[in-house]
Amino acid sequence: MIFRLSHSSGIPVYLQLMQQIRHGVETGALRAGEKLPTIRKLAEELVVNPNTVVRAYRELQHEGVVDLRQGSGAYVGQSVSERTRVMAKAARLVGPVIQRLRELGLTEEEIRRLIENELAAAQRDQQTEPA
Amino acid sequence: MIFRLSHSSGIPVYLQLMQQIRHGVETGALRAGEKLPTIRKLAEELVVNPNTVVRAYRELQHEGVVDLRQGSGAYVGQSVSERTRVMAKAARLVGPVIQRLRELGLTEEEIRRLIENELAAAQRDQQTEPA
DNA sequence: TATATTGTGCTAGAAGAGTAGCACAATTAA
DNA sequence: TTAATTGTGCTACTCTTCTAGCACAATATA
Repeated sequence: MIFRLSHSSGIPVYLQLMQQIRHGVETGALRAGEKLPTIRKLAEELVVNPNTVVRAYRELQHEGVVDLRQGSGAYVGQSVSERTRVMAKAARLVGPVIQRLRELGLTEEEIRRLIENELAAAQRDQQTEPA
Repeated sequence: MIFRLSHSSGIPVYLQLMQQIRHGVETGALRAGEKLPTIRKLAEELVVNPNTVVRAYRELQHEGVVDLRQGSGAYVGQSVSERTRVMAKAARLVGPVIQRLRELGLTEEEIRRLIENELAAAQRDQQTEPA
């Protein structure tokens, strides 16, 4: 897997790393148990401080996406394989809707807001109308 | 319109204000031309610095959602009425999908990432395969 | 016109996020 | 066992973001 950092986007490096690894996992490009680059190796390759890579790996570890083994290295978590299938299904569900929203003239920001509103609304429904 | 601030959410006050005003506009609760609270009035009501309200109003002005008139006050922009209809339609489109995603077991964060991935993918398609 | 009310603009301080630096501990492999 | 490699943990610096403070300019209204 190849990592590409945008230094001008303003998005923190550790977040960019997390996104790319998660995306790799959710598309199947990274498979469960597969070895990830060493913290120092990746830091050297991307010309950032090892701690920046650590932060990305660590947070992904908390999500169960990455498995860190001291003295050994970083690996893709075992629990991701079924998640990959679910996410692929979800992507097929969402893709056309996004395209339709674009056709309606919504900008990316408007789409994001719309999602946030719907997420909040759904949560309200869950709280006020428990099945 | 009533504004509610969460001081513990960590979300900046000016962003919370922007979200609520936009949401009001997109749901039709705030109509084009309607007068919004004065900067100082709203600041006093929410117990924040007027500049915090200014920031929210100003950014919304740049988006065309708010119309600021010196010496007069703040008003809902004229361009929002047609937007409201489009957004309502979009919401009807998105709502069921969000619910389906939740049924699939996706968390809010996973849904947000999925959207981001699809937005990025759609953008790539637009660039590489222009109609 | 006069006065109050409104938005405008600039400066600064406080807090938080992000990254870097460096030493330590566990594992691996020879 | 020993040396190299790996993740771990702590501290500190820097930069950005967010909010506050205060004076100014334009408008409304009597």
